[in-house]
Amino acid sequence: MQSKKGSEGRAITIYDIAREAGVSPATVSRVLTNRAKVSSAKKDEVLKVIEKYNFRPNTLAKGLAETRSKTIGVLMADVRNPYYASMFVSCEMAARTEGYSVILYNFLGDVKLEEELLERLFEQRVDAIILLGGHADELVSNTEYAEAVNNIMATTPVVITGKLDGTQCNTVRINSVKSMELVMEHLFSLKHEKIAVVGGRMDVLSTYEKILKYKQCLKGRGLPVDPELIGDGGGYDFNSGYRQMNEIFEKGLKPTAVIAINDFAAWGVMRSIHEHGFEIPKDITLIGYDDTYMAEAADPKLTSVNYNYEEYGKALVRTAIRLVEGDETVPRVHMIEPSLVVRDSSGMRREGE
Amino acid sequence: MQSKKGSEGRAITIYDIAREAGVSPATVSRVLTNRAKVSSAKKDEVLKVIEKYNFRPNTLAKGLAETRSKTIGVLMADVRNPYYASMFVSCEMAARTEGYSVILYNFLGDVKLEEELLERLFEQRVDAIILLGGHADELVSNTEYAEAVNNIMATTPVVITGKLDGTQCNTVRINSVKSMELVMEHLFSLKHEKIAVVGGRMDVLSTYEKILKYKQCLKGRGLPVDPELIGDGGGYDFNSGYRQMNEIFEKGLKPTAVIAINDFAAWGVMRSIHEHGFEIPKDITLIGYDDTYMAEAADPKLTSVNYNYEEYGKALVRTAIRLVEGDETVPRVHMIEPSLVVRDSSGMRREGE
DNA sequence: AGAAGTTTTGAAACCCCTTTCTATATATCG
DNA sequence: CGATATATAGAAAGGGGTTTCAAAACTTCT
Repeated sequence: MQSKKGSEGRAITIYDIAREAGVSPATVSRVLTNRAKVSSAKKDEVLKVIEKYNFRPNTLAKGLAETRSKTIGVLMADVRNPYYASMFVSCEMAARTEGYSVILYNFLGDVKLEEELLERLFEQRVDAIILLGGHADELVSNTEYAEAVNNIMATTPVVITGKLDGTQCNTVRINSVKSMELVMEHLFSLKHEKIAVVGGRMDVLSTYEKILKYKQCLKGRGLPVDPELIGDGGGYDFNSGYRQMNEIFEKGLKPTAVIAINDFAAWGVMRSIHEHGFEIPKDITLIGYDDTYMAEAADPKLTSVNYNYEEYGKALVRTAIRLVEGDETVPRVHMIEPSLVVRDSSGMRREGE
Repeated sequence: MQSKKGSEGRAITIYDIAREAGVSPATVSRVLTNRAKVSSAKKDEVLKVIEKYNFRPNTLAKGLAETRSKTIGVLMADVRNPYYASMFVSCEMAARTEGYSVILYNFLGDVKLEEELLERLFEQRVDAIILLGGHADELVSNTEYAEAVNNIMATTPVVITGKLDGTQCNTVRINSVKSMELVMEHLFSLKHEKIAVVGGRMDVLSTYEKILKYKQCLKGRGLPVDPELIGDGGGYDFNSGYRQMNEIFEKGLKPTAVIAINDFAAWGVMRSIHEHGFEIPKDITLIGYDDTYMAEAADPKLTSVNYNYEEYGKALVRTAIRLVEGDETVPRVHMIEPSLVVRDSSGMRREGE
């Protein structure tokens, strides 16, 4: 018995249920949505028939009638990146709990595609859009993109993880400043003073904030800021970490601790360190960000900044849904507090270094 | 000018467009769908008005009228697994090209959830369902699950990557037998004879097929099959590879080559090998499967079996869409041919080992 | 020019559910 | 017990497209 095929191959509808239960379609609808009282006699009868045919209301019709699709669109850079994958899974779980499903689009670093897919999600009439990464995480907002988002926001809530100047987007973001503070305090407690930062791009908000705090922390300790120890023009993958760490070594520098902008880059850093004959954490302490499975699986296990993905995804989705429901009290900015997970890649600075 | 907000906040519909263009809604629809001839005069006028209001037809209404949602549901184990993430990205791209969007559900290894989400996708009336991993990849099919799939297939095509006995699911799968043959030939050409297989579970179809072929290849060369060299009761993650490789070493065995069931497990194997003081590929050759970014980023770079994800995803999606469109000529089984990407983890067996 | 055939167009039904508005049935009260 | 208040149920009007069917507008041909 399928809900979609009736006796003549047609789908079963609430009309069929109504007829068989001897009530009106309106009553069936009321039973289904549970939004109005129905006498228990009729209700039982309707439920019996629904059960008999394993009837499920047509999502499309329901969405049309209610002018909402119970669908959230997520636009991200690349779900193959473990950070984004983790974010997605927690968003999906949170959305599912609330009765929403999630459409996922990856723009794969293609700026043109990013805008196109945003437009597409909008046209598809998802109830809300969540932007992970991309333009909405950049330090200097792209005006054109911001305008596109503004247009969309007239009808569809947009939630981001960074900032987008010129828009009133709600944002759920990580306290990057705090995250760097945690890392620096940790390193200072291990007596490190010559600390490199590797990977990332300064035009990305979170990276910018981290680097700023990194410098502040050094200055706060009366330590010098060596620009040579700050990797430049990198990215967030293995090669960025690998290449930039190599460059630092090639300059003849040898930090006692390295902060990688994420676990992926840390992996590259790790390789560079090994190739240069050093050991972690004996010679160099290494810290990552994002606390993906890579941190746990690295050799040695990597100290990393954790964001509590479950909480993060839930906050994003909850914010989106509350906006869909017209809740005016949603805070414009929701900060996720990071924590530091100390593992084997952290070590005390050795004497005389 | 947004398509959703009219002058009174109401959404613009084809009726509005029709009125302003001086034609009937039917004509607007014809222009929009391009499924029937419209005189170029009227067509131009309609397009002009559409352009003016940046009108986009309501997806829900369209779907309802056409009784299809232009949405494909993908159910997978866990998108945080790079293999699945790669599969998803290629499916998403292929679907997008065809005008479909993709709803993604992860069941995270939870059998109960897997069935629940399958049901949910069905009830949501996605046009087709693609199952990646899970029950549909198992050697011995779960009868209950197969029955659920059968019910669904009465109205919604289901495409899988393994097999599901008792159903007529179309399948797009990797030629696992061939993939093992490639690996074994490669290892034989490097003079290896003492070859271990690590990770994976024998109740998974592809793993089963690989192990079978592994044994066949050894026998074909007149080499002994040592059950101690076949990891048992493992999985597909870092720890499975790590633990099983440790066990092999603990038994006092020392293979000259190791085949890991996937790159993730290979990573664990790599760590175990290093911890036991051996070098790759000098002492031990290591081969992975799936050719994820891990293979490229590993140290040393990992030889791995590649599946051409783009082709794979495209085949899955194309199959699904052709079934949706009622194409009877879709082959029931579509094999994806693997290739071996040789990298630095492959080395010649040393003399006397 | 008029008959016959071919296109193009519009009216209306349909896809399937929700919801408002009204009518009926029941409960409450003086 | 009749009058008013309250529950419950149904009819019908959306929600916004597509499509069938029949009428209207052109072509073509004799």
